[in-house]
Amino acid sequence: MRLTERKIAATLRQHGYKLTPQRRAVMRTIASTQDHLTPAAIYQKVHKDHPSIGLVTIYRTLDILAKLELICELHAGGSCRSYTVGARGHHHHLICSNCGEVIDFTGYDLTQLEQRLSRQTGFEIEGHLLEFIGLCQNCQKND
Amino acid sequence: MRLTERKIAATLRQHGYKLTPQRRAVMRTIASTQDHLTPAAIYQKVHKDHPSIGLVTIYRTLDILAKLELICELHAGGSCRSYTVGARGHHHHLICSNCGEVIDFTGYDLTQLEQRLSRQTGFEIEGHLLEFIGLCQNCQKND
DNA sequence: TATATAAATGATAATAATTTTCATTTACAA
DNA sequence: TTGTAAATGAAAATTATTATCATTTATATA
Repeated sequence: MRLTERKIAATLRQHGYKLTPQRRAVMRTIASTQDHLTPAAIYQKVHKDHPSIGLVTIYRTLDILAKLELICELHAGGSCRSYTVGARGHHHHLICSNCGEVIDFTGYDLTQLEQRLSRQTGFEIEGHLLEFIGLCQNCQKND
Repeated sequence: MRLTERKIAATLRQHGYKLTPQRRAVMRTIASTQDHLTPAAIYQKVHKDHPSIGLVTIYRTLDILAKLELICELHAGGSCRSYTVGARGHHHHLICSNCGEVIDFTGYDLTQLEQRLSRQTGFEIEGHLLEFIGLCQNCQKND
C-alpha cells in the first residue's frame, strides 16, 4: 500500500496534531518521490511553492512524521559518528537509546543477503551497518 | 585477537602513514577501552596527557584509522539523517556511496536475531538499522 | 458563524559537529 | 645529517540542528 497524502493527514489528526498548510506541503513533497531526501533538500523543494515556510518547520514536521512512523529515517555516513576498536571479524552493535551504552555482538552473518542484493541490484557492495536500538537493563529500571 | 597498539602502528606504516606521537596517543586511547567514543570524547581523553593536541588532528587520525578498518564507526541517531516515505512493513536500505541513490529492499526478517539479543542482553529493543553501502551500477561504470 | 485557546509558525540567535586553510613543524628515507 | 613530503595546530568557515519567543492560526465549541 502506497502512502498517500490522505493517509498522512488522517494519522496526524488521530494523534492530535493540527493539519497546517506547511505540513501538507512537506507531506506532499515527501510522498511525491521514492528518493530519500535530507531536511535541507525537502526545504528547497517545499520552498519553491511556499517561499515563506521556514527550515525550522521542516525539521519539526519531519520529527513528528518520523515519530508517527509515517516516514523513515536513514543514516548515510557523515556526522553523528562514534568509534571503537574494530574487533577482528564481523560484529554489530546494540545501542541503548537512553545512556548510549554500546554492546557488540558477533555471530550474525549477512553474507547471503549481501550476495542476493548484489545479484538483484547490480550494486558492488562495500559494507553494511547493522544496529539495534533499545533500552539497556539499567535504563529500563530507572524509568 | 585483540587489537594492539603495535598492530595499529604496523598497519599505519604499511600504508605509508607516518607514526607521530599524536597518532600514538589516539590509538592508545581507543585501544584502551571497549567503549565507543565520539571524536569529542577521544579528544578529551587524549588532551589530558597531551594538552597541545588539536581536535582537528583527532578527526584526521580517526578518518585514517577508519579507512584502514582498524577502528569501526557507528551511527546512533542524531544528525546526518535523511527521510523517505515509510513503505508499509519492514524494509531496509542499500545506499550508493558515490551518488547517494537509495534502494529499499524488503523480505529480510531480523525478528529472530532481535529475540536472541533481547534474551542475551536484557535489552528492550525498540528498533534497528540495517543498511548496505556500495556502488550502484551507474557509478561503477563512471569510475 | 464567531471566538477562545492551545498549538504551530517564522525569524533570529545559539549550539554543535565537522571541514578548510595555511603557516609551521616533524618523521623518516636517503 | 639533511631534504622533503606529510602532519600538525590555530583559527576561521561551513554545515546541521535546536532553542527562544513574539505572532499567527487551526479547530473545538459556544
